[in-house]
Order: sequence, then C-alpha cells, then structure tokens
Amino acid sequence: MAMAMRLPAIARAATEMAAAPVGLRRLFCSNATNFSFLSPQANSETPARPQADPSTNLFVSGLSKRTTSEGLRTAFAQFGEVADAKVVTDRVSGYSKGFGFVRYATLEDSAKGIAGMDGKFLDGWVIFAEYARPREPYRPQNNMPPSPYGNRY
DNA sequence: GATGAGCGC
Repeated sequence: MAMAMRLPAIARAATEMAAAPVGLRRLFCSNATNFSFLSPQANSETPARPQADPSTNLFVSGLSKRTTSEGLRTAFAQFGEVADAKVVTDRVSGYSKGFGFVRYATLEDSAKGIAGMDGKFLDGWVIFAEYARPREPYRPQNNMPPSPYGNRY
C-alpha cells in the first residue's frame, strides 16, 4: 500500500542530465576566455577579469539544493586534499543557497580541483568551480539596532 | 522550497 515506488537513481540522473545546460556555460564562462595574456605589454592593468586571483579557496556555484557540505567535500576530494568544504545555507530556513566554498590544502590542488570539477555534474546539476574572491572583512556582530523593548537577540 | 544568479559569519 505504501507508495514507496521510486525511479532508479540512474533514471533520475539521466532525466536531469538531459535538461541541464552542459555545454552552455562555455559560451559565456570558460577558463580559456581570458586572452589578455596574448599582449603582455598592452595590459598593465586588466579591468576585465572574470576570474579571481588563484587561491586555495574555491567558489562553487550551481549546486543542487540537496548537495551538502559533505557531498561537496567528497566530490572535490578526488582531485586534492580538501581542507574545508561548506555549502552556504540560509540562516533562518537552513536550506542551501545553491553555492558553496571548497578550500584545498595547496594551490596546485585547488587548480586540479577546478580542472576536475568545473562544468561537471554533482547531484544532477552542472556546477561551476572557480577561484573565490577574498571574503568579507570581519564584522563584529554587535550592529543590532537598539530596540525600545530591549536587546534580546 | 514553489525561487537557479551569485561570493560565506
């Protein structure tokens, strides 16, 4: 009586893969898009920089809502030593925001992580892996506006 | 989640 009938995981994955824009990202986001290095003397400054500076920290977007930090770490650990992996979730709802961060132990590991995971599938979604920008500066969490009823939070 | 580009506490 229980309707526990489910499609096999392979069937669900195939369905999602068929709908996912696998080759689409190369049209506007590719690692080979930056050709500015072809003119070494012409660009003392490169204002148009799609990717951030190389770092051990990676920004991963396009994640499935079901992907957790552990799944993120497991996937990226195939290409290097992962020091930290985190899926960003909403503080109040707890749901994944669909992106996260992966910090590798070394720069070469992070480079291999991008090469190995960027544009690949994770939980049925095409994910984008790139170097993360430097994080927001630390901010004391005492910026709560004063309340006439008292600060309880 | 019913939200699908993005840069976290």
